[in-house]
Amino acid sequence: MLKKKEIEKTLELLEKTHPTAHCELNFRTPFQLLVATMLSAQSTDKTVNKVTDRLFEKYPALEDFLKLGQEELEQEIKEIGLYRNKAKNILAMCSKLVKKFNGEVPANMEDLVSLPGVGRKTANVVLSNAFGVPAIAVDTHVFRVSNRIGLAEADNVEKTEEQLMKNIPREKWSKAHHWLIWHGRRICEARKPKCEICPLTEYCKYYKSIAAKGK
DNA sequence: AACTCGGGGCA
DNA sequence: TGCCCAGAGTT
Repeated sequence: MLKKKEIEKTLELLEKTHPTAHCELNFRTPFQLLVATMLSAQSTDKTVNKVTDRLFEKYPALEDFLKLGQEELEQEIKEIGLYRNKAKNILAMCSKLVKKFNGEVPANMEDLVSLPGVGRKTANVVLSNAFGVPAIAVDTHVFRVSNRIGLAEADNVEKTEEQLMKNIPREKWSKAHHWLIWHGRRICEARKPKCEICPLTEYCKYYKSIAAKGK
């Protein structure tokens, strides 16, 4: 794990590298972001946006989703993989929003993860991007990148989230979350990381391990 | 901890 | 054509 000074420098470099990093899902309300994030699991935001642009045009809000049947929603989101599970979870989530939360998307972790199909990752995305609550959603990119570059040193998502919150100043959580995702998608890719254009190699253990192997 | 869901984008 | 994708629930 990086030392305090190295962490500060790393965060600076990440910001400089991805100054415009932001949530790339299209949404207008917390409810829409919740649905879009649920759809984004194991899928690409490009595909999700194509579907949600059309979906939210026809069904913009919770009350509209309540009229949707399982098969009907499945057809609407069929271009996205895992569509049966997702349709089922979204409808169950909508039902619970009405029954338990007065039709409003809750703005806290505990209530969000009580919703069907909503885990910590999805909850953090909604808290951060829809409610302005400082949060770090540890998805595959955040996990991979933060552990590679030494912002975390953990073998699971929970520890990674814990360490990131400790290592990153609270006011930077939401931005850092997007820096790490953008870095993971554009430079620190899973299979073929572009270390030759990465500005973080100075402290990066992963880079050093690759360099040591001569590749 | 391993398994399942899954069509579309992209090399 | 084959591999991978802003995860979560179940076993």
